[in-house]
Amino acid sequence: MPAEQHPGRQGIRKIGAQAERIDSDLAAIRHAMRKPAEAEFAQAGLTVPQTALMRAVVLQNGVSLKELSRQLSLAHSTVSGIVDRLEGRGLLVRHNDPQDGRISRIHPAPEVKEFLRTQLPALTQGPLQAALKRAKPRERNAIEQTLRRLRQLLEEARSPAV
Amino acid sequence: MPAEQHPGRQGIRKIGAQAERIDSDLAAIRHAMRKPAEAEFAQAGLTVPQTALMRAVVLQNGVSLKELSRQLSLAHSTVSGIVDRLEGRGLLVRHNDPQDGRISRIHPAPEVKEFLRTQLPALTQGPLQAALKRAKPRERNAIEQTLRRLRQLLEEARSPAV
DNA sequence: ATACGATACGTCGTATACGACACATAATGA
DNA sequence: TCATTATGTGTCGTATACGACGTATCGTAT
Repeated sequence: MPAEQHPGRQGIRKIGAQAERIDSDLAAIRHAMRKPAEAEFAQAGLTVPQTALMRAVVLQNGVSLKELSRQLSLAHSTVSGIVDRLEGRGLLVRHNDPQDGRISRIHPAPEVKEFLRTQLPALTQGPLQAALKRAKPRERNAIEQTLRRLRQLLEEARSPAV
Repeated sequence: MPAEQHPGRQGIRKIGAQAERIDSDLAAIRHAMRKPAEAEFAQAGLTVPQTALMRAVVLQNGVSLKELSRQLSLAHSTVSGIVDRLEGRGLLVRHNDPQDGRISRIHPAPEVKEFLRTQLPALTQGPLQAALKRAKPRERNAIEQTLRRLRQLLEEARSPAV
């Protein structure tokens, strides 16, 4: 039997307790980031996911649903629903791709386009960015590195080195 | 127009870009943690939030809704809905507190109680714990420290020393 | 004792969020 | 050519998730 995994002699129990604490922190982080922090675009009546989606659409005119789904790490059906509501409000439009009939390309509505392009720098991340400003540069980098690593660890699960 | 020859100090723009990357990572982490990773209790038909709630209820028999809401970092209405469904399945029961009529104390259903108490160690966090096992102890600690710090930074915003 | 604010919970409407399924279109192979 | 497979969306059912509102109960001041 080869050498065991990384946990080594630090037992599973300890990792379990640590996982609970981390899970709790992640939940709190999610919760805190849900509110647009009274940001300027909350006044426009947009939720956080709607804002993120609008942002992506404005930056990448004519992006496909699949691509949006990938970028936002959301299921395509979820993105489809968000697009539905924004389209219903007249903030977005769907166009069929002339080359590939399967794809529906998503564009900002003409009126909104100009407005958003000028406003974009202002309506950034909100609570997260505010939090980062409170941190020291060293801390900011630690946060970014660590989250990337955790993401990597979680996504490694998919392909367990078959 | 002399573009940015010398960025000078690290301005808001840089933090904004960093915030975007972190936001993207957080979304991916959330996404990856949503799936119980084909864990043992997925077979029981429980979602991740339901599992977390059951876990809390089993460990703290007769916990109140408010307390659950606090521990899970969820709105009380959300917790109420989850309890509704679990109660509908016969996994939980609500009892009125005899001391304080406002409080409804939540207990595991008698049959489930015994079963879960023995199974609890096995059905832990799932994807998160699996990911942590893949990390070195040093990395695990870094993740915990960093997430706690980010949570703290985010929660500092709420109460400006009222 | 009674009024009144605070607290705990339930309910409602809406917006995510997912997987499963259906369908149209594209790409491939026989 | 034409069947088969793969891909991109849309839709449906269900489960979160929240804020707003209503209601019952508790604590407290009058």
